[in-house]
Amino acid sequence: MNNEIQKKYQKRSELIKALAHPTRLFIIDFLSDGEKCVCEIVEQVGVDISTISKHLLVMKNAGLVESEKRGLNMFYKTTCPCISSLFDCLESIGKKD
Amino acid sequence: MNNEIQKKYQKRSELIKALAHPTRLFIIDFLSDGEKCVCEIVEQVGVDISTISKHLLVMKNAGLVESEKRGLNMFYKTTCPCISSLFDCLESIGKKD
DNA sequence: TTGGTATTTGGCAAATTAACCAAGTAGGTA
DNA sequence: TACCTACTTGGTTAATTTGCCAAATACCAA
Repeated sequence: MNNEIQKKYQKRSELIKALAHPTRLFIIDFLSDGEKCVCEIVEQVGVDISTISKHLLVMKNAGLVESEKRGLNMFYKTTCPCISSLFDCLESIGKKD
Repeated sequence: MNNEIQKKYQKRSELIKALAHPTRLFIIDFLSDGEKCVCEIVEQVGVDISTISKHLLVMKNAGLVESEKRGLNMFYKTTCPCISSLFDCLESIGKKD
């Protein structure tokens, strides 16, 4: 793999890595019906808020979610509606077991 | 997240993790025009054959590729044609930067 | 200003992942 | 059999990821 090609797949893998965690996948699904604040996510997932905050940062850096602060709350929403169709593909692979 | 939900996203993330490496993504693309033996992949990627073999094992365990031995060679091919459309989705997210 | 709630950041320990080398296995050929 | 090629597996080390706690920051209200 030359440098150019390497860079292409590096970038692609960074995006995929940002999805590659059960909690982050859950959050993506949870955000699919509209924006949520961090505390709502924490309530659903049930881990430390600092852990959720870091997962959200990973996804934000990858461009998977966006955030907006209103008052005390930080609201997160997904950036890409195509993500759910991506999961449909993944499910179809998974079903082969 | 209850146990049931946890399990669902766990499984989904295992599949995604199996994709989440530049070398593995390259291999998936390389296999898209037909099966290849391990040495052909090694030649393209340029890392140790044992490293490639382990990447292929990861993808095989996840159900992303299948293998068949013929003579001295082990041939690998992808199991899911929908993977390339998945990448189209990912590219469209990536372009937002 | 003082205090309270929501979130992020820093730091650390445990777990996971990745790359290489060396050794083992499988199949083909002399 | 003995040897060669193709691949896999074991083992080690380095790097990355994850989760928690504690501390810092941001905003709001009394």
